[in-house]
Amino acid sequence: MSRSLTLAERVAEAGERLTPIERRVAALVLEDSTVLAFGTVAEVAERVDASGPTIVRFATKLGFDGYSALQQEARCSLSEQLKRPTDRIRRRPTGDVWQQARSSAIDGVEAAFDQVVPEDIDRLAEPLAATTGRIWIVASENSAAAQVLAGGLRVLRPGVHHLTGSTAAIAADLADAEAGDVVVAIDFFRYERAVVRTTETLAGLGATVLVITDGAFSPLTAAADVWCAIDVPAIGPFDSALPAVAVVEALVAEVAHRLPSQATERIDRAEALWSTEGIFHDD
Amino acid sequence: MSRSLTLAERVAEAGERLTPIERRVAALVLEDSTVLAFGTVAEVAERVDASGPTIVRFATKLGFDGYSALQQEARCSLSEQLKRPTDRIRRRPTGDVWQQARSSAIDGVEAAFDQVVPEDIDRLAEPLAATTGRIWIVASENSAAAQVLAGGLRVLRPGVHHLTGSTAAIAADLADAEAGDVVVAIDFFRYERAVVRTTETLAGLGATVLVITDGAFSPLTAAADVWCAIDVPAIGPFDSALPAVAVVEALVAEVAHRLPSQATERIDRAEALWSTEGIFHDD
DNA sequence: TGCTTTGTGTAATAGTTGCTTCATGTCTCG
DNA sequence: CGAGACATGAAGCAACTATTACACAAAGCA
Repeated sequence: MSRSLTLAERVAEAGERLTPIERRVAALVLEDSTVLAFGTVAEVAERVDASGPTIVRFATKLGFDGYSALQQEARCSLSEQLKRPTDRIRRRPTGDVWQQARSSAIDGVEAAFDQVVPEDIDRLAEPLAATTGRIWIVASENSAAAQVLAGGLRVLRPGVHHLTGSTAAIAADLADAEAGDVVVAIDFFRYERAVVRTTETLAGLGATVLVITDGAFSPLTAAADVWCAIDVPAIGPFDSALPAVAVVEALVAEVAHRLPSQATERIDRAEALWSTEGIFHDD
Repeated sequence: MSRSLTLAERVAEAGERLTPIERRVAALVLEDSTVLAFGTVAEVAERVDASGPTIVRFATKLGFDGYSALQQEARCSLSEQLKRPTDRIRRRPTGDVWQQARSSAIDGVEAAFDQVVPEDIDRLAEPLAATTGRIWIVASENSAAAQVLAGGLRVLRPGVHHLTGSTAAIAADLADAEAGDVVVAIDFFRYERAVVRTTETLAGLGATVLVITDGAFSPLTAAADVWCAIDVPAIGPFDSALPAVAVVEALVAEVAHRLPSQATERIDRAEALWSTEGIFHDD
């Protein structure tokens, strides 16, 4: 490899071999790179409540000759960082794709928060928090927003069904639907027939229909009790899921805000279950 | 006077009273402020071909107590210079749930695009575009980013496998894995054991491992050939998937950029299939 | 020429520096 | 319970630090 490793990479490489105190050192120097560039061994040691030798050992464990070598590396990378901002503008050709993706993403999210006003979120969140029936989430198969919504609501309350996969399976699920249920339909241009039909079916059963789509011409709005529209920008050749995910996350936060006790209780129980099941990497 | 003078101002103020050698010192430190921040008296002295005391006298003539005071001033101004572009990320959101969600979302996406530089995307996109083997996407069950990545890559090229669901099903899928394949692992704090294990297994089979996670301490980085870190902000009681989705969408765009002919061809064929199958709402 | 004044370097000093060695404590595993 | 591996801090050391005091040299002025 031509270029030398960055500090974060060296920390990652040392990985498991780092002791608890050394991890504190790593966390400190990754958060604030100036402490290494400017500080002495004694100063770093005091910041993490350790002794000098611990800092030196940390440096050698990262592959440096000693603290001095580590410090010089930190100073070099800091100098680089100072020079960067100017030539960051005129970058390599791939930077075009990158810059375009960056501005599309940020603009798209900002636009979404401009289009969907707090009143919209209120009207969407209210049925989701209040209903005692089931919640059906209808969207195209790989809708990231639907997944975020389903995952979030499932933690907050029971009875959340994410309709996905084959139409046959959807039909079977739908057998349980009844009036008083709430439907959240999420779909955008080239509206999928299955999403539209399922939403219409559930509307016909008397469910409250909430719709997140991309404009008044969407076939979903016809069946909607409450709907909101967000523009979908392109990132490269694809539609961006970002604005929809942003709105859905805000919606989930609002629903959680309306179900404070119930939500925290459920979260705690889920957390306890996950821990005993050993879901996570650290005990 | 509220703020202390900058170095240039102090040099100007000292003005005529500076001796010839001291002027050389002034010229050097104004041209490259890092020599003061990082260097010792002896180093600065050598750079201008003078002796130590001359440097110290220069510092006192500028109004400092000694070289140490001058150096601290240089370090402070350098720190300021470093913080400026990024400190807007750290501002604490205030206000209601909606405003908090809004600023968390936008700040999180911006921060993600600051943390993951174009070089990172290059290194991640290259194997995804170049490999002739399979692509395995490993993430927790409801990772929106993984879904976006899988959905995007599946359109661009064949052999994309999104590992999700029960561990038994994963194990069955893994039977096909071999050296030359590419793994993309996406997971964040409270790293799921299944994700870590699956990634390690695939790494052991000789696959190239790309990792998107939240820092050098992630257990995923140990097995990674290439990794990038993004911070995960909270939206309400949940972690936000937004930054990860943003990065993944940019990554997909970059891969598409590298596979122009192959990608458009596949997209056209898929489009034709969807139409004949009547997937979409309008004929 | 003498006598300051000014600019500079040399030498000495007290304090720090990073680093090594060694001893203490704290786990783990048989 | 005890043996070993391990993480950590205390003490000490050689090298270096900034700073000071002093010596020397050149220039200005009488």
